[in-house]
Amino acid sequence: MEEQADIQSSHQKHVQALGDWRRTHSCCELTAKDVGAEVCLMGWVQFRRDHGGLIFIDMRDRNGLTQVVFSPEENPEAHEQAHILRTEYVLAIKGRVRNRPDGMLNDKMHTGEIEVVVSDWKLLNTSKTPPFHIEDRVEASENLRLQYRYLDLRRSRMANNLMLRHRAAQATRRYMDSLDFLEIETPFLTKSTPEGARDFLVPSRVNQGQFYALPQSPQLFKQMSMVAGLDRYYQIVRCFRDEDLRADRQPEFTQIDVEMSFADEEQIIEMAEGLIKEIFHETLSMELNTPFPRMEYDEAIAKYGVDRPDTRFELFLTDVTDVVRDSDFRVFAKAELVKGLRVPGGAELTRKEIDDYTEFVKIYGAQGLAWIKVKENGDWQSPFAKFLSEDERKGLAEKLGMEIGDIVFFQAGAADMVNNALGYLRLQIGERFKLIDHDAFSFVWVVDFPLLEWDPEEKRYVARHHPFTSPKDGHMELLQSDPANAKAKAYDIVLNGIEIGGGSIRNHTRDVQTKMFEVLGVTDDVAEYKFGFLLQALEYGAPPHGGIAFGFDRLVMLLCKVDSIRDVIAFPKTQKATCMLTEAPDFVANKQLRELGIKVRDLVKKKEAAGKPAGEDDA
RNA sequence: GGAGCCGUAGUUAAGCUGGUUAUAACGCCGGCCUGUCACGCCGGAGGCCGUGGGUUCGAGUCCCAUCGGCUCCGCCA
Repeated sequence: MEEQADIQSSHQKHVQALGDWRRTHSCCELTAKDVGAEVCLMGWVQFRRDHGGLIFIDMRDRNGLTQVVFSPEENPEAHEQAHILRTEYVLAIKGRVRNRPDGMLNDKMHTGEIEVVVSDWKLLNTSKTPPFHIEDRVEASENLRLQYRYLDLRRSRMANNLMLRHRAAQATRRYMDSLDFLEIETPFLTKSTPEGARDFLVPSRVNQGQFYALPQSPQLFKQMSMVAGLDRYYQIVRCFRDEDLRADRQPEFTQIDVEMSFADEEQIIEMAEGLIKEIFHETLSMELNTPFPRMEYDEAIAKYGVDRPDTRFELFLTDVTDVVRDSDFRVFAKAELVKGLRVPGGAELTRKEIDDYTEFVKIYGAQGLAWIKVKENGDWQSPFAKFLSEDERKGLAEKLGMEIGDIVFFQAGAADMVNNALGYLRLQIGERFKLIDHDAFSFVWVVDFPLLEWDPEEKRYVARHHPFTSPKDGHMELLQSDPANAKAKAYDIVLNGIEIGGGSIRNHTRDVQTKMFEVLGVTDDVAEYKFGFLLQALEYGAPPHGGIAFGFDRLVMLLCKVDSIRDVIAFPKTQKATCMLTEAPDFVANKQLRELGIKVRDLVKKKEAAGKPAGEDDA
């Protein structure tokens, strides 16, 4: 290591200023038509192939690679100097574009027909040997990648992801502008309305003891923009939620947030489809067919078990509760819901695989996993079928359409658990039997969501979407008589089983909004305290309005065909919500806390435990 | 709050039922090389086996704790 540091620092003295040198091309654009041109390139050393006599350097910038050649015949001094070049050194070269010799073309490279023979060059900076190779095929641990994110982002895969993300954002702006939407910025320092996710709080220095909240979404502001008559609003905006992280969830994430006045669900869905079409055209040169199919929420739950169905493959859940209602098999008979998942050809699954699936469904609260295999001779193999009557067997076979070579998995119990467990098992089976086309983009709108959801902890109904969502026409009355069956003017757009957006038509009259709060058990006082500003706005001629928000990170993740939104976010957080580059969050000096009127218990001890220097003012 | 997987040269990994000096590839350093393209050939350096404790004559390996990364449940639209 010391040797390496020495060699790098000894090379440092060769570093030159940029001077009046200017780039003429990126490292990915020269082709045969440029032969003969005098060019100036700048970039990093990707590979060095030093033959002693000839030196080949692949120069890299964010766009790609160009081979440059240092030859003693072209400029002996420049060639001699070039022996110092190492991986990730930064250089500028001037030279002439020429064809590569016959048989020396590299068809793996975009610039593989040509090379640049160097007449003059400058070392712009040296580099330590990077902790991992800046190359797509070298898989560094994510730990290390996040620690050296600035190196990770040099890799073409990551640079390409971010460039695609940029193009998706630009396509969005162009499209929204073409439809007369205004890009309006809403505040980041706003009021905490603890409904839904946990807020990030920001202490106020000017108003000690009081806190701003970072917005979970600009929901209230975009609605008030509609009251303001701004008519059509959009924003590509950061949102914040202080909840635990997942591969597709970061504490700060980006939404394409849209709201429009005088519009119903159809207009918003049409606008949204146009946007998605435009983004796919711009980023993947793909022409999508619209309109996208729609599915009622109830159907999604019935057939897929989840409200974000992966419609890339056909494999459905079947409700068999009625068939086994009076069965001697108690587990089935007493269950709220019994469902089967028939897997054609599934009888080939081994005992080990079935055991693994049994473990898998336990994650979702299942006690076990019942199954029936249909053998070659038509007999059933099953640990539990002996408890079933002849009628029940016949009923199951018929309802599920069981055929030779199938396996059927069953789940019985509370409805949510059954749907969840079999819904996720369905995805596992889809992978196992290669039913999923990983190149497909399968969209579906899930519509007619329930307006409310029973919260067993709070023992009251809560808004499924948010409390400003409008009931479907004619469902207003159900709020009192049958709240569980009231449907909302809400819609989610699902792509390959991932929710990429959702929205609703809002309540635009004070009357309806008030009734909504009544059903939710929100008293007038509380409603006034939390949302008074919105309720008041509704009293001043609010137009009918609604909107939608897309999870931009998730959308780009799917466009890039990666499994984590961290791969499409330049500087993401770890699962513990820390930044490995800057080591945020971190302790702050007591002086800062005093200014805010905040005291943290055992601050000095905590700092010491974390190995942080206690500040001078901590004594 | 909970479950699981992972942590060994710079990197990616191997290291079996505990047993001499911890392997390999790539990278790095030195030398040679005028058509390579992940150049090649010869030589070399490089390790607190995440950290702390325990069991043992003996621990990379077994046990406990702890830190960090990832996946998931809860949570979150």
